[in-house]
Amino acid sequence: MAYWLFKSEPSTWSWDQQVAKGDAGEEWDGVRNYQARNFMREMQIGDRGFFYHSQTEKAVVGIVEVIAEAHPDSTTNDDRWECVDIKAVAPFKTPVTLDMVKDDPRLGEMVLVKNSRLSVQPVTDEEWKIICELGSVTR
DNA sequence: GCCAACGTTGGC
DNA sequence: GCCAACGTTGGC
Repeated sequence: MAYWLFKSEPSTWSWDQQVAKGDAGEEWDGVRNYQARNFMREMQIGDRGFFYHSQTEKAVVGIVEVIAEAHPDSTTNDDRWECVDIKAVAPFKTPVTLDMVKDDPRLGEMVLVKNSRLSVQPVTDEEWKIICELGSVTR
């Protein structure tokens, strides 16, 4: 199983909205970046991801699961763009802020730190474990 | 609100 | 195929 990170501005699509969708989940649409799209194409059902709030909050706030593999993005007719569906699995007891990530030398290589603009990112097993510990969530 | 970083576009 | 110009993102 692979791990990922999904980034969203809470004013556009927030963790609370994701939770409200329940097990039905929702498309992770609107991605218009090839790198991000390519990562979504690699995703498989059952993969897990962090849900990250950018801008105001700058913190990982929850865990999501991939429930549908890449398919055309329904928000555009441009067939270059695809997206997966995800559902909320568990919230973080303690949101893991960007500052916390930056302060932990073990997380210095995270894409979140190295390429903060990429909206869908891979996360290593080790990074996953550390951030879950920081956020007091069991995997 | 500003600005740096980065991706995309389009002219050549 | 290169590169300058432009737009967008996200941290501060």
